Amino acid sequence: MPTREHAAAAAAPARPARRCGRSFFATDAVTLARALLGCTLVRTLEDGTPLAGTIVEVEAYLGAPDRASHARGGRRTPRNEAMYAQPGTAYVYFTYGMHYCFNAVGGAVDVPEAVLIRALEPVKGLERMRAHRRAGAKAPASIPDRDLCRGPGRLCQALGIARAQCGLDMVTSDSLWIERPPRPPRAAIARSPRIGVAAAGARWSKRRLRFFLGDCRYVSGPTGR
DNA sequence: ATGACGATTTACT
DNA sequence: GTAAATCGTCATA
Repeated sequence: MPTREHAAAAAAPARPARRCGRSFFATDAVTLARALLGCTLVRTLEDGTPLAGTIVEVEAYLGAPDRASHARGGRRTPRNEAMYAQPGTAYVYFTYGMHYCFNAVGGAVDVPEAVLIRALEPVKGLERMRAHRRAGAKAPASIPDRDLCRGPGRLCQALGIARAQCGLDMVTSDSLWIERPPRPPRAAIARSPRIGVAAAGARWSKRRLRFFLGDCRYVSGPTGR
């Protein structure tokens, strides 16, 4: 005899656990960067409002040897401490006196590999995202959906990611995590040099450590065509 | 204590 | 295309 519980279980859509776990993050920055494309970044606001977007553009930062990384030369300071935490930690930093940037930490404890999330295709909570963007000190006159999360500073503003989110463990947090896509992204993964790192010198600024979904209109910067 | 500098965004020519 | 905005962080002294 089927019990009520059995019936409920059968009726519910088989929904596999999609949240990325520790092992997803515990790898080198390039592997993690590629794996993150097509994943969903999920943010739950303090009032319970869910926001979400598909990751479409990322950059890998390779740690101590990478002259463009905050951890270059093994630098370890109060600001970048989260880069040395366990894989799956969020590293958020403030820059240019007005913007935050969000990274997913990879590597291992004391190994500062990280992936900068540069752009999302907004999926859920667009109007709340727009309200966040409009509340900014220097908000543009109007904000099309395409510009909600196109750029590292913009997506942090749209999702309400700031200092308080730095150091969060995205494997266990109930306010910030990443989910695997139901199926791998259809678009091919394109690559290019990273953006805004010219000061790191030619050797590192020219390496193609930026990855993005080709043919995606939500990507910031040059799409190579 | 001080100064140079951003893993950016926006507005304007 | 160029330039301004704006302030925490870090290296130097």
